[in-house]
Parts: sequence; structure tokens; C-alpha cells
Amino acid sequence: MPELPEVETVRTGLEQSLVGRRFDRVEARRPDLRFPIPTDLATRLQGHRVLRVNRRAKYLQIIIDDNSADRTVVILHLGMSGRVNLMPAPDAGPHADLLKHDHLVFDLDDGARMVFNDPRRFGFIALSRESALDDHDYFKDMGPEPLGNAFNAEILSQALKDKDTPIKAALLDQRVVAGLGNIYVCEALYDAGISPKRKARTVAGLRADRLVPAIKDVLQRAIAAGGSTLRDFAQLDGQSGYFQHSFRVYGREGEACLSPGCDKVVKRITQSGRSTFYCSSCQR
DNA sequence: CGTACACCCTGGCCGC
DNA sequence: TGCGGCCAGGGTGTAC
Repeated sequence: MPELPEVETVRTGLEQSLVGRRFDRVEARRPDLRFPIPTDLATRLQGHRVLRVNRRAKYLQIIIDDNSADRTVVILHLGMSGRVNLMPAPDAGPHADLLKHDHLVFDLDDGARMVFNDPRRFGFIALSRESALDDHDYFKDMGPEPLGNAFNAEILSQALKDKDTPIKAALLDQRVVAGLGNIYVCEALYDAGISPKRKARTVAGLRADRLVPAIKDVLQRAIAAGGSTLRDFAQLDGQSGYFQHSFRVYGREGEACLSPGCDKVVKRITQSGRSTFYCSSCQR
């Protein structure tokens, strides 16, 4: 499901419904997702309130106000198929029945219920401390946030200049830039007119000048649209994102290239085991 | 070290 | 209807 815009959409929703709320009851309904669920998850959270909800790349970071000088942080990754549902307090009686893949249940002090559902279980949850977060294994080697000021053509060129790998693979490498996934890499390369097969080192310089704004623009437009819904992504209230209607190449194999005057159709190839969509005429 | 690939897991869709 | 094959937005471990 989620790349940066989808995770950011979830973060915004969680910020509105979670900050200031207290966890009354936390339940893990199975021992593991992709990794074991911390056995002390419930005891570390119950009785404490949420201070903030942050995002780093595709990870959510929920900071807990637990009266500690070094606060507990919940790290949540949605994997491919994870989603977070927020059910408001029911008018009367209990919450609706849980579903097969509802793995984590968080009951809040206002009667609302947050549920983490993940059919494929590529998602995971972990606990850390605020002071250790940047040094955590998940984050320590991560590249810059693509929407931050620290991500610019100079920085990207520096990261690409020694790489022989295709630019498509380089942009999926979270050490180069953190938060892009298959969809938005395809879209950004199309928008910048850069072939996904081009060696990354040859993108350093002038092409990076075009690529950086293309990346920022597609991410910002996707966030504004509430993310993309392919099969199963939904916002907290179950609404779909609608950026999928704005895809220019992703998923459009065999369809006409949208660039004015181009008479080619969109091609699909496999790179690093994933589908790449591109126009062989407009992207060089 | 950098790169390439298999793999984790379930479900939906398509063709037979 | 049923079944096999293929596909899917992610990250990691292992083999070169």
C-alpha cells in the first residue's frame, strides 16, 4: 500500500485523532507480524497519552507521554498491505467485530478504537526511546527526506555520482533518498524525462536539477490528494485517496503516452524485481 | 564494499 | 466454480 504520501496521509489522520488521547487497552492478537511484536507493547502504552505523531520516510513514530525523561516511541511500518483504521466511539454497545487481519487493537480513552490491519504481514511495530531514535537500525543509514530542504540537486548528485546501478534502483534505495517507492519513482522519472534504465551516475548534475523538483512536486500533489488507493489503501476513516487518477505512467502499460505530440505507448519492464512503467521516447 | 536476487505472506484477478 | 499462475505500494538477508 504505502509510500511516503500514503504514510503522510495516515500521519495527519492519527495526529488529529490520537494526540492527547490515552491508551486504555492495547492488544496484539498474534505474536508476530513481519517481526515479533514486542511482548511489553501493551504494558508500555496502557495508561499513557500520545504526545506527537511523526513520520520519517515510510515509518510512523508515535511519541508517548510516559512521564519519562526519555519517552517511549512506537515505530510503525505499514509494509505493503498494512492499514490503520480509526473507529469513533459507538453510540451504544461494543465496537464492530474485528476482521481476520486486524492484528493490533488500541482502545482510547474517548471510546475510539484504532486497529492495525495487514493481510500480508510485511508491516511491523517496534518500541524505541526518543533519544535513540536517530541511531535506531531503521533510521541510522537513511537518506534525506525528499520534501525537506536537505534534499536538493547537489545532495542527490553527490549520492548518485559513483553509482553504476540504474537510476530507478538508486531512487528506491532508502539510503539515497528516504520515502520513495515504486509508484512515485516511476512518476518522477517520467515527469523529469529521465529513463529509468539510465546509470545513476549520469543523472548527477543537470538531470538531477530536473529530477529533484519532479520528485518534490509529485509527492506534494499526492499528499494533497490524500495518497493513492490501488487495492486497499484507505485513510483512517475508510475514504480512498484519489491520486491514482493522476498517474501519468504507473499502471498504464500499452496506453498512450500523455506527453503532447508523443505517439508512443507506455512500456513496462522489470527492474530489481519490480515493474517499471516509462515512455521510451520521452524519457532519455 | 556495491549490486542482484530470493524471500517473507495473503489475496485478487485472469485465463482455462 | 475451481484451480493454477501471476501480480501487488516494502524491506532484508544472502550470495556473488
